Amino acid sequence: MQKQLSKTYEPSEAEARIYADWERGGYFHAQIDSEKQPYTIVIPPPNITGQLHMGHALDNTLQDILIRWKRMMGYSALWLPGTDHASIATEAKIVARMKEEGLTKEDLGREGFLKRAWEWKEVYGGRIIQQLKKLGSSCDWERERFTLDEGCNRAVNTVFVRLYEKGLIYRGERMINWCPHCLTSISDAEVEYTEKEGHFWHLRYPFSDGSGDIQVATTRPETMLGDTAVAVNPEDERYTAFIGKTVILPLVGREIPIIADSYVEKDFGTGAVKITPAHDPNDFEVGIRHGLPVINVMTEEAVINENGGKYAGLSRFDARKSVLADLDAGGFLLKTEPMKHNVGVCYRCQTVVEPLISKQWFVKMAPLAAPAVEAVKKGETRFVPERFGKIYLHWMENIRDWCISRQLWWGHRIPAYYCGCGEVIVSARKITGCPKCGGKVTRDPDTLDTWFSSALWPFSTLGWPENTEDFNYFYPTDTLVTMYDIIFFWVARMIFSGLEHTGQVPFKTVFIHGMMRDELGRKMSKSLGNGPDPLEEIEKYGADALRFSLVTGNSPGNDMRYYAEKVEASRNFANKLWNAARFILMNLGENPPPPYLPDDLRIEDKWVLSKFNRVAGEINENLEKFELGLAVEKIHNFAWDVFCDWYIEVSKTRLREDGQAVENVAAVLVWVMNGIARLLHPFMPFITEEIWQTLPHTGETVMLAPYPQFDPALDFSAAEQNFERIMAAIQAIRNLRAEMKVPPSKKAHVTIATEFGELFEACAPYITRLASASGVTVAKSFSGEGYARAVTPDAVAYLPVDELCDPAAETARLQKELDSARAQLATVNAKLQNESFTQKAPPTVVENQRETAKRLEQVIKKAQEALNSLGSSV
RNA sequence: GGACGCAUAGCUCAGCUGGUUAGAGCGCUCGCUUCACACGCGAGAGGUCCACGGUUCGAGUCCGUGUGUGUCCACCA
Repeated sequence: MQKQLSKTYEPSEAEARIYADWERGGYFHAQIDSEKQPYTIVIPPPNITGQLHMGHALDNTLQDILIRWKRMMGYSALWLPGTDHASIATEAKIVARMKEEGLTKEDLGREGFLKRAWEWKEVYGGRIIQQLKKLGSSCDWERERFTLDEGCNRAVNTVFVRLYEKGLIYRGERMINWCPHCLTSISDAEVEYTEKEGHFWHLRYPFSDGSGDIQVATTRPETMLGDTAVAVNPEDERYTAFIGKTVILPLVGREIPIIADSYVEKDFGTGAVKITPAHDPNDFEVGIRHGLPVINVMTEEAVINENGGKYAGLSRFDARKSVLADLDAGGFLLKTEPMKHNVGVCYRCQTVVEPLISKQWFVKMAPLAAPAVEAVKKGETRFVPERFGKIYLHWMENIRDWCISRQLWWGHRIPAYYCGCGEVIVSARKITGCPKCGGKVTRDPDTLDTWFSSALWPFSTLGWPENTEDFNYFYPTDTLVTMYDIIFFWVARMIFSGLEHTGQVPFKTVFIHGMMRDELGRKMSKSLGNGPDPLEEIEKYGADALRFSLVTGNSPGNDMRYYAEKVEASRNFANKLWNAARFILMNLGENPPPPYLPDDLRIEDKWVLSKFNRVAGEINENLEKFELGLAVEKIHNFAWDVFCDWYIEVSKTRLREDGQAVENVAAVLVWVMNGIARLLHPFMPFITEEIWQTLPHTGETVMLAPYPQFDPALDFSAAEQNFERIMAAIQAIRNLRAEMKVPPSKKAHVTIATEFGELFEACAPYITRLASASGVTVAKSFSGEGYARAVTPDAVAYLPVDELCDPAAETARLQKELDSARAQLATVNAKLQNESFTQKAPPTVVENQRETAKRLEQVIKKAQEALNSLGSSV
């Protein structure tokens, strides 16, 4: 049965249908198969609150390309999907929604709130999954997971208990980063530093004995309410006499000491620093070293508390103004200078974080980081591009303990219980009574950092801590595909977690891509509204076009701009393929042609097969090296420039011949088109399936068809070279005609003088067709009087000159060609005459240059002859 | 204060371990209803590969310095 294809490809109609067929066929499902090698990718789980954006589109396109390629290579390829509960982000959204209804978390209580959160998950968790499907993602949906599901919870509890028992998780009172908006602690990694215009205020603290004062400088004057010392550098001669003295803290009246600590830099500010142990990480350390009192002057909302005296109740920023005004009034403010300084903000809500002392749970990092450093140094896990490995190592080598407890409800609850007797019980199973005294225990109200559960994602999703078949077969995973912004948050933590809990790295390669930016190079953001919606683009151009445009020109680790024009170009390419397939289909008889007969292959058949073969080999190499941008460019060039522009054009002549010639050319057309469909399938999954299904094929789906590989039997370099002689002649004739402004409708009889008589004779019909000739005569030589000449290294084509051709222009044209060839030859000869070149350069390179020289000499000879005969004829 | 990326055609970008006449897409110019495709066909124009120095027979590619630009890390109050 022959199927007729419409003139333009309609992706919106085809994609949904094809995706449904794939799902129905179960092709996404990876089977455990001891005959096959596994290839595993776990998805970076998108947030349940999220909507698909261009960054997701890129990330998932890259993953899908790799997984589809490996699947076609015969691997048991598993792409394991899922979503992330994203504790802070999700909780914040739910709280905001509740606020619109006039509700607070406390109104609902923990149970009620969690019920709402799970409802939210049900509504929105599925949304992004549907969007991933629109992109064509071939995830194994039967294995879909959620970071807060039961299995992940089991893994989290197991890990927590295990680390606790090893002493790698501890609870303690430390200075942590606190977000006064999210009302939770956050880790160091979750603080972003932004440079802000601030001030440097110089203050005067009078000595208690009235003998003068000492000047300090600060960017946060409101914290002076909690000052418990002034520190100077012990080496600083200006101040050595004052060490041990005390000052009276202005506005507060507290007597505080002047201490010496080498942390203070002599040359910065005034050389004397006010010390607020409760509100600055450095001051905290200084406080410990000197046994200073810690006076917390702020609430969790960053409002001055009762320790702040008259300023109690003011926000930290209002308190700053008020304190400054009072200091100024009291003559304590000496100088105000503008200063740029780094301010830490919460990565979720951009609120300025407040360093606070608080009792939290921590992961002790040093013992976990050491093997994670080693693994990357030894190359057990490799970063692509490599430079990100250095960034990872630098971070890992300087890591500090990880604050993992969060004062949130949406997340994995910390499996720790406290008894009135002072006993702390950490248990994966719920407990009710204290094992020591039998008293009632209360569970820690806090939850864990979202990234604590994502850190386990590569193995928790495969069934760990159970010793499952999936885990044994698919772990460690192969490739992790993600953007550079979450190397610390996620990648690093997966690596040390994998090593600690499974004894193996969680993945062999980390493939890092850049950020999608808008057409002006700006970051895409919701507030700017500059991020095109991938779903709209898919609707408009098709998922294939979007995917293709996202990998074209993409190089690992580099950012990329989004251009609708680029997607349009990709859409045009898809349409080009569509029409190539249409052309083939229109020319097939009732029955599919039998495979081509190798002995009957003509030169152009060998040419196209050889080209295809080489490109297939190269593309596999590129994919192996994660050079997806290069791979996609090669397929594009082959399909368009080689196959469509030349082979199909040549085939048109042959399809009008009889018998075996037709069958064979049809067979080659089908073979190559089928090959293109397979080669391109990972990049453009939908249209390639549609084309593959329409043309003769074996198998159910192109998804499971073998990926083209280099085949030595298809390497016809001699034929390639010969057909290129023909192509060169055709191009030269076209060029000549264009310069003479001859319209294509005006055919001319072409005479070709060449040494390759047999070759040109055989290809004469193609030359006739592709060079707009009325006919072709091949000769050993030709006098050429009154003719224009198209010169190639192997032939001179003569076109009859009529009134359209200006002999003077023709002379100039030939002269130009001659000059250019001579100039090139001069540089090549210079190289060849250079002895150090011929001696030191690799033989192949020298040989190359020799051939180039030969070719150029030919051109010069031919052009010279042509010029001479033209001269004689004018 | 460290570390890193980028600087190549009008625009956006490729260019792997040094050797091609430096490429692509878009844009531009000229010509074309050539029986798959105007989402097309054919022919073109357009580049001191940021600057300077070095290594080499040979550098867009490697090294150094500088300029511009971007990012990450870092406790200078």
